[in-house]
Amino acid sequence: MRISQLSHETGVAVATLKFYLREGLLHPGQQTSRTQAMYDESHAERVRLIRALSEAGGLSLARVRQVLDALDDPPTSRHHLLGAAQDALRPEDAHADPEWTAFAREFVDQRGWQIRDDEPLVDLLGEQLHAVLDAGINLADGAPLAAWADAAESIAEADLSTVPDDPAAALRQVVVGTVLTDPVLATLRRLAQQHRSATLFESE
Amino acid sequence: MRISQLSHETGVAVATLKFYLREGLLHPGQQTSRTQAMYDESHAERVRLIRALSEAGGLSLARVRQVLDALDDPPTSRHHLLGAAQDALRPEDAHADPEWTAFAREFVDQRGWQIRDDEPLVDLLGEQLHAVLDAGINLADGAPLAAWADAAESIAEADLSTVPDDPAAALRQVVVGTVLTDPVLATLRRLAQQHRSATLFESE
DNA sequence: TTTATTGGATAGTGACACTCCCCATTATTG
DNA sequence: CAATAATGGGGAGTGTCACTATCCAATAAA
Repeated sequence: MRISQLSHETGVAVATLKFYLREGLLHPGQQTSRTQAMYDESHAERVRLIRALSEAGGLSLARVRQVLDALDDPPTSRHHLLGAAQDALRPEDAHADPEWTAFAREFVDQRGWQIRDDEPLVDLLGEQLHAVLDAGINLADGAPLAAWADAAESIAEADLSTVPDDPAAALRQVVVGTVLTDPVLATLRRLAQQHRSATLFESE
Repeated sequence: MRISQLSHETGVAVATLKFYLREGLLHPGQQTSRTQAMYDESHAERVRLIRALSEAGGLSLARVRQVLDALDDPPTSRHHLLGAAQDALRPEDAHADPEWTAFAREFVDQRGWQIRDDEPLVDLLGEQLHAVLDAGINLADGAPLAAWADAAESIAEADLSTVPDDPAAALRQVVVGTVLTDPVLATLRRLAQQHRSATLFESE
């Protein structure tokens, strides 16, 4: 198909497709002459993926590029899956405060989670908990944190239980799934809050 | 304290504080003369809240303003808490597709969640699920969705179990807590995935 | 009295994700 | 075969966002 057709199929403006081509987010079509190229289903799929990651997943195009690159270079076994997946989504490490990193590390260890020593997600968790406490939210008794971690464990279990055998497909599912379903979880949380609140505070 | 002191206390540049004042995110200080005003702890707290919501919570300043306005006008009972809290965080409703809204509604109803008929979060959920399925993620057997909802319920329970009696404090905790802990949950999810993956795919 | 700081206002910055326009070349259509 | 349309390539422009810089006259502090 030609670019206008690709635009039609995906609902993305031709100018934007050209932009994606220029930026290397979309692989070039097959040239049929100096001013013409053909695109196929792989292009349409890629465009839909770009839009899903950036719109629904809220990723910047720079991050989308990272994810795409990672997906193009899948691991050889599912054992290396998470490494590859999380490389793709790795946070750019900010100014990690050692004190809070240590706090997060201790929590993770106490949970019995086997996490690499230099895992940047631990720094990130430290920063995030710092922000939460700084904003005056009480986590003192640790109960909510433990409840969240329990919930995270069951979610992770569900995430991994349906992973396909093929490493490339597995990678795609984990990466894209995680990005796109984080917002779903946030929404479910709010809905569940509403439901609980209705029964809990009915009397007031 | 004067503005430079406020800047020092919060780590936010004077120019930025002036910007927040202009934008109405920060309430004016007490004028002591035509070119001087005094700020107090309430200003420092507000500034920290703005930074927490926008940096850690990823909210735009427009959204921060909404949240702040809502916090300044707390409900009278905890029964109206969630309404007020979620008004503050209400998504701007996009182009809701009725088909997907219905799908989301059906899921919510089947769960036995009591959610208002016109709740925009249901539209949002529909859109998000649409995006997930469009991206080729398989939810067909419904298992992951059910697992997420279970997790969301326990999280919501933890969220609401520690809510203070005072409506203003309760509102603050629910709103700020939700905004700031969504990213924490996402991080915990990734860490839990890593832990699970280590044991699950060890042999490969 | 000199120097620094303040509130107030206007304008400028850099990142981001497009969007517009131009051109010389093909393709397509009548 | 001629007129019209579409294409690839590329530069420049747009609008939004969250600041940041600069200027000013008016205090405040040393």
